Amino acid sequence: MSAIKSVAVHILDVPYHIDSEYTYFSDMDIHVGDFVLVPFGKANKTKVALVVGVGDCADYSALKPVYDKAGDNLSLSPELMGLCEFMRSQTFCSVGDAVKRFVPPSAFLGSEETVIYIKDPELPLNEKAAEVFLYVKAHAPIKQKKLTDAFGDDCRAVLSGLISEGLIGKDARLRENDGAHTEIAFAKDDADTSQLSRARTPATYREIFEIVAESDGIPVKDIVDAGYKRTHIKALEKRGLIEIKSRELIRNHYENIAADGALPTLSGEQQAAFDRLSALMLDEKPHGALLYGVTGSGKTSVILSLCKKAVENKKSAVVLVPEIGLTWQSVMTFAKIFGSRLAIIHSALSDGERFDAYKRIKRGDVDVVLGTRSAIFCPLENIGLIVIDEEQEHTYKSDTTPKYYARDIARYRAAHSGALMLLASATPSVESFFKAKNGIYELVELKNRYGTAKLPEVIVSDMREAEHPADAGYIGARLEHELKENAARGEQSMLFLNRRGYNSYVICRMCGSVVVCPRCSVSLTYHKTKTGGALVCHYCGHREKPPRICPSCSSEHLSYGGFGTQLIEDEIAQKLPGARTMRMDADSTKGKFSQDDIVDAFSRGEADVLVGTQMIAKGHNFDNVTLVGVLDADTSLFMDDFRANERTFSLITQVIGRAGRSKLPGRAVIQTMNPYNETIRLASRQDYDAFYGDEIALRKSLVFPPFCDITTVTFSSEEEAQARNISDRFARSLDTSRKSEYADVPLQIFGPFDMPVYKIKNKFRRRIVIKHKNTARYRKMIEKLLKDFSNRARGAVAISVDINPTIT
DNA sequence: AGCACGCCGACT
DNA sequence: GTCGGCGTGCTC
Repeated sequence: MSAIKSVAVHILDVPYHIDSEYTYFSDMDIHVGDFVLVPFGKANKTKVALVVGVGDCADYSALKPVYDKAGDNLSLSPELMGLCEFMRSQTFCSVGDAVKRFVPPSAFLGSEETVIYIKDPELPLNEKAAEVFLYVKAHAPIKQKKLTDAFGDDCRAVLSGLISEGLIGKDARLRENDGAHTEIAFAKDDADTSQLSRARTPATYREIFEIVAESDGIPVKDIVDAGYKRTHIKALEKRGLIEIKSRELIRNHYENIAADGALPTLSGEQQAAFDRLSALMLDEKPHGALLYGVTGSGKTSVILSLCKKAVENKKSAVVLVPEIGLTWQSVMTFAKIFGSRLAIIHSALSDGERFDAYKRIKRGDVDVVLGTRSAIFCPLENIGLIVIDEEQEHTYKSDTTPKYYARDIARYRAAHSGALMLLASATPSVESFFKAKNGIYELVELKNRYGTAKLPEVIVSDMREAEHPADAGYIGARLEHELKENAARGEQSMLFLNRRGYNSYVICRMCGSVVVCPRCSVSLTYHKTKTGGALVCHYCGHREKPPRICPSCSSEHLSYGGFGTQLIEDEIAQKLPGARTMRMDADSTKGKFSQDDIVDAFSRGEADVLVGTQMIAKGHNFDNVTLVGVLDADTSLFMDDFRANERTFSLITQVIGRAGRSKLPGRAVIQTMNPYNETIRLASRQDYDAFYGDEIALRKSLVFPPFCDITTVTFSSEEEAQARNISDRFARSLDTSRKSEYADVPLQIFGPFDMPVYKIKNKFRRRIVIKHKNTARYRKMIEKLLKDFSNRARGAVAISVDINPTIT
């Protein structure tokens, strides 16, 4: 038996304030980064834990033992261990929450608890206890479930009695997932085929054997699918003609795609960008770069070429795209070049598919990973390039715990592998462009649209009352005119409106009250449905029948106001009779691939006008679209958020970029109530540099990121008084800290105040906002307060801390 | 989170 | 007199 060691672990699946190092003992061969199974708490519940330290141990009498150790193939590399700690300290999550990003959930199938014999009793036991004890002694180690089967559930008390007397003990084995398997049939080399020609042998036997013999191993399922009976196949195995082996099944939807696609030819400008980035990528030192290129300048071609270059130099690459950008088109572009050495990771993968991708990457069968935010955690080794496409998109920030920023994780991993982190965008975030301007990122520009495509002509259409009477609908005269021209020419149009549904609210003309959600403090949206219509809450999903009378004053005078994508569909039908319309929003794309279906149908020309939300603005290229309309450019402009301008600019730019992707010239009509607004004017001219100049000056004078960091501390509870109480006390404690122990940490506290949407799903929400510098000292202070309060709040109030949230 | 210990109201 | 309410504290 090898020496006893002490093993320091973090238990997974424990709440934040409980998460600290716990020490166990073991004689197994255990290393940092391994997963182990340990007993935890008064009830010694079996838990999975991550090993963070191993040391000598003189006295282990006060420690509990490690039950079991997971296979080495699951262990975390030193890089990922470091990343784990990085995430814990940056996002205030438990180690377990961080670990769950690295290891797919299906890797651990839970544990199997057993009872073991330790020693005989010195004093006689009572009848029942003696019976159970002798049974355990005879069968040890025995599964706990078998004991309860034999003696009934009430033997648990007897068991825990025997355990506390030290006569028997608990143990557990970790059940690991070895993945899906499939049966493959092989013909035996020494098969005695004469059996098959014997009398009364079914013809199907000969046929099955033929199929198997001709194949180089064929899945049993395929033979069954071809119409043969499973029992017949088994019979052949019994007779020693064929052999059935279980083989690991790894699903890879792209393995049969020939990796014979040619890399796109680069223009002079693209080639120059590629050369600079490639040099940064291959010099073995970490770098950050910003590829800033107007829409249609061919950023993807440069990215593809860089990935290829990385692979040629025995390095791997990760390419992150926003959820909405991971389309069939983009996947195929990569698959045609990297074939079976490509892995795709996104949120719609099943647990099994996710696990398969994980295993392929871990085994080194993958060179390039293309995926959404979570793909940044893939166990890829020797990373040379990490690309974040459409870098400014807020989907790169996780909105659930751990609230990590993919860009920060990318920076950490790039630093560890000496890789290049490449941010790409036509409208970079102000923070990233600031870093590029200040030499923290290498700035690489693409100034020209690729090929013959030109930026569209942009028309700002004034929608104020004087220009456009309210009863004339939501599509203005100018846009209507352009739509008609386009229809006459047989060219396609796209209308963008970031609001789904038909009407955005129902108001009572007598008392002025708006119909609100019973569980949230927001108005309900009217949706047209096959069954007549429904009022829907966009926050919690609540649905109800539209009321006949006002819920608060019972008057019958209800009006429907505000417009969404559904209403626009109707308005097009009215203004352009005969035009074929399609709608793409969260409601029309509920099915798994319906987004791709709509995109395909529209590219085939099955509609003249596509109306949609965000999702039509991003990624998709439609060659025949020559007109885009932005129906309400103002919505995103007046949100209570310092990034409102930035988001408006980016959105308008992206929408405009959809027009005129090919030889035909494009036009864009932007409808607004604020035609002289600076952001709208600059966006319509596609002048990012001027916009950035204005915005950075504003941020500097008002002290907003990148000139400071912002933390939000959010409190939510079904008990309104509790949310108030805890948030007030937190603010007071924070104030005390910064005046005493943490007097060296400069910060400014705002609030607590009720959140703009005060109630969601019956939970009342309060918030504190802190302006500060994101230092280790600052985070230490917040961590301490958070541990203290999450212990005190006891789950009655959920507290969530977010440093630099994307939406404030 | 879960479970144990501990101190006050309505039951055999 | 006890059974059980959930307030408070701990988890190697």
